[in-house]
Amino acid sequence: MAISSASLISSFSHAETFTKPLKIDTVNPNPPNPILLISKCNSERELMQIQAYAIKSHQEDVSFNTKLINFCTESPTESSMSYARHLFDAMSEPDIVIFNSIARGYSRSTNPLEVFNLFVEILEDDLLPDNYTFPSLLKACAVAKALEEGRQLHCLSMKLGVDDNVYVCPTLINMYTECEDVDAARCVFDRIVEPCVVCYNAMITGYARRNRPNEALSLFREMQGKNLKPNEITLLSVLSSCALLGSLDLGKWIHEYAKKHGFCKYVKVNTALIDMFAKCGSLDDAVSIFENMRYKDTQAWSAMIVAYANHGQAENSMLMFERMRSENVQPDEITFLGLLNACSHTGLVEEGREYFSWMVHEFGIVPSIKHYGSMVDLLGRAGHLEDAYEFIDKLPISPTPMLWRILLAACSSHNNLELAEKVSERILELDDSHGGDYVILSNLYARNKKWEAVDSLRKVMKDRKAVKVPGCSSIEVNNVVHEFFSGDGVKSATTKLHRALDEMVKELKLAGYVPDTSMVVHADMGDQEKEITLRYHSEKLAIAFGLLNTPPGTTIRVVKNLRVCRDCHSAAKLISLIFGRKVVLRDVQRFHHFEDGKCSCRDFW
DNA sequence: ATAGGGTTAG
Repeated sequence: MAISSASLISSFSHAETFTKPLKIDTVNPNPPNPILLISKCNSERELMQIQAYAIKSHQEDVSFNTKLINFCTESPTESSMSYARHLFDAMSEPDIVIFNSIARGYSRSTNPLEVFNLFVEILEDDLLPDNYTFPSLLKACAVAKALEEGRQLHCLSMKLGVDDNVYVCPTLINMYTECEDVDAARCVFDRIVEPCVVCYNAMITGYARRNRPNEALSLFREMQGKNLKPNEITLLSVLSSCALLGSLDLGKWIHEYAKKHGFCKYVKVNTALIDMFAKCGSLDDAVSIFENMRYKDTQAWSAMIVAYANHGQAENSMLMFERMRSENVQPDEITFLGLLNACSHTGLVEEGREYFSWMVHEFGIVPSIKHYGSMVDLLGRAGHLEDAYEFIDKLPISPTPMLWRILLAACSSHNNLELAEKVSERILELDDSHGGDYVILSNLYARNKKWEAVDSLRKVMKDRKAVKVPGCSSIEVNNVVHEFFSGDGVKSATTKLHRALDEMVKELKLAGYVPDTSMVVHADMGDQEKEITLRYHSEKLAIAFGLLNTPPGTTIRVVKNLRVCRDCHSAAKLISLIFGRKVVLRDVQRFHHFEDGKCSCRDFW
């Protein structure tokens, strides 16, 4: 069928911006085949020329259009997809194979959900979806986090009996986990009679990405029990689970496994190893993996930059960036996120500003909300609180509660109650369900002895049913990860661990430790009570557990789910001195290395 | 034509 050139041009939104014409040798006695020309095509304008040429030379037919559609959907842009769609609409007898090609394009485009308009049309035309239709559509739901559409597709796939197909099954699992319904994903997984490696991988990855590393690891063990061979993709997710848990022993074991089974040739596996070692507190191992890589891509460099940033070694992050540039590896948005974090963790305000401007102007990277967040942190933490406030106010996007939250944390560490109140108002306008916000403000009131304000804020918090995530610290001893929650044992401290903790605090006090009870919020508590609350903070419990259960001299590695508390930070410094132990504490945003009474963060955090 | 490393929020 013929397509008018007017409709062709209008299908490309930027058609007029292409100027360089393609040379097609039409005088040749054997004119080139339009299908072969497509593969040499570099721009949309050239594509249009080829199309016009095909029409003119009467060589356009169904197979030509199919090729053209496949070409358009290969690396989808808004206009190439709209052109593909146009070609599809013009077909007198479109089949499901061509639809699948378009659906695949949509699933990788910026507006994946648009595929559903076309999907509804083909269903009305009684075109039957097949095994290959569902993965694309489900992928679109996963990208767009469209759980409802995903569920409907799941039902439809069951009706058509393709839900247990090897291609459909993993994408169903992936769709549910990406849409944050991990339990639905698990239901799909559990219904599979004999799950293959890909299904295991989909489920393990889902758990890892949704921050459920224990379940990911338990599936990994189950898989090995069944004699299913993990592949490099399994290892990526398992390593990322080790990183989440801070489980260095298991991570080392996986490293050995990878070496033994030849998985270390994969760049991605090495990058995951760097990330795992860094997040488990062993920066040296991360560096050694990195330096032994023959080929390092953007992600590998970024992983190392982020690793140094999280360990408070901004100089090394910046050095890595220089090396990366000298080896002509292109940085991306995460590389810069790492650099900005490196600067904010060490108070390098000017350097941070420079990287930000460099990123935008030299590399054309559009700042994301995370870059803005890092800038707010950079300014706020360095004490430029008003600048940070102004920075948020002037953003081209409307600020999220998270941006204000970062500033609130900075107000808290600089004890600026006035601005903290102003910022809290901005947060609560947007989201009043986040318990942590009330706690920070109320701690500030407590520090400034405004007890009525503490009480009334606590009451508001209770009325709104805002819940604070409890502090939790974990430590791995002999391959077992032990978790401690803040306040464990406050009411009845009877175990060996609590006695050890009491002993520990006694020795700390002899060395000059004074419990900092100023931020313990309960106004009605006596000093003694406040001190006990503080003593049973999760990080102290975990460290005491480490002292008790590991040989003298061993490094104690603790992972905390929130930011480390001020009192625990000063206690940890003394512990490293008195007990002659290195303590590596990973908190929600960075590492603290305690040694000989000092911390690697130089008390800037 | 299925699963995918570095970010994920103070």
